[in-house]
Amino acid sequence: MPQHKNHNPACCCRKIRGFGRRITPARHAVLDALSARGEHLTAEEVFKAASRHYPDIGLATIYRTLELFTKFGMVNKFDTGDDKARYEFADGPGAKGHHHHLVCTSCRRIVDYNDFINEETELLRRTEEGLANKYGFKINTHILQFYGLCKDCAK
Amino acid sequence: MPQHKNHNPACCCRKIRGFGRRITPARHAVLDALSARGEHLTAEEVFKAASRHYPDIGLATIYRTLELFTKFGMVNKFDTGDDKARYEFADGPGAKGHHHHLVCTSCRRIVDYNDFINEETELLRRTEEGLANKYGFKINTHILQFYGLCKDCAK
DNA sequence: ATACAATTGAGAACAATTCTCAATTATGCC
DNA sequence: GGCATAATTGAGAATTGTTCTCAATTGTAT
Ligand SMILES: [Zn+2]
Ligand SMILES: [Zn+2]
Ligand SMILES: [Zn+2]
Ligand SMILES: [Zn+2]
Repeated sequence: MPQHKNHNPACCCRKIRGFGRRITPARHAVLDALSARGEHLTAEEVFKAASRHYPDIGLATIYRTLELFTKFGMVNKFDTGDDKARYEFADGPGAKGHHHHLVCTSCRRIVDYNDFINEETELLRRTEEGLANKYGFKINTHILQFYGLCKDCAK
Repeated sequence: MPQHKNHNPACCCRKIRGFGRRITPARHAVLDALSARGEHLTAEEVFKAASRHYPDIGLATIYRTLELFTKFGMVNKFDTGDDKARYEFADGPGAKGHHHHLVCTSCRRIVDYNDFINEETELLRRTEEGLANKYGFKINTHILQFYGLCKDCAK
């Protein structure tokens, strides 16, 4: 039976149900793992975290669940240049709202920043509009990331 | 012996030599493949293109060479959400200069755009500066991409 | 409680990329 | 031009992250 550890069960469950899907312990475990720390976890890391509370969970289920939640907009999937996908909680209480990332290419530390976000958002909105018109695209998302070395890694 | 097909051999060769590396037919073939079309090729596509002029080339060499050129800043490596890396000629005659991408998530068409680039560049520069100060990062690059559906794929 | 479809875990399969290693080759020096 | 030497290569094996397959289990509507 579900444990409702860290995420808001009412909200998440309602959403899952809303898409005609079932509530299962595996899905709770994944939501808990992601919402617990608000970090940017790889599938493997979600697997380890979820296994702690629900030892029978399988890695394939982790991937399937993350894919499902991403499709529902409950989770953001992104990439930071190594070749593992990362996931973060995107929606509901505990989520961080739209933001961009600052990534250390050495230790893979990821900083969520909100500085300049208003200015950025405004420019991106205008750019999006202009590109949509000029190139006939229906634009859905964007990704903006800065790469560099964090203080520790810069020596 | 090198064929100097499409890229500027003087420029590229000087650069490779400058890093203490050797000029080889395989490296020429990769440069030719990339500079020929100015497109955003996967390793497999570079392999096919390079094989046409130099049939003995191996896929491992393609990967090694692309990695090397990326390290030298002669090539940009990036990702568009499927899980193949893409490469484009970044430097020397025929290169396109710094730009951002508009990506169709259905057919993977990639548009290089330069519209708004000045405004973008200016904001990104300021953001970079602010982030570097606030979070103690030494920032090297950024990536900005818009994702959506191109005219054809939007039906 | 029952029936049915959705979901699951385990492991096999897959695809992109990297590694290993012996054979080849570009380069600097004579 | 040859020679020596270390860099580079091709082929295939190995690795890694992710997806697929399938029989067994489980959530949900009735
Ligand atoms: Zn770091
Ligand atoms: Zn984040
Ligand atoms: Zn398209
Ligand atoms: Zn481009």
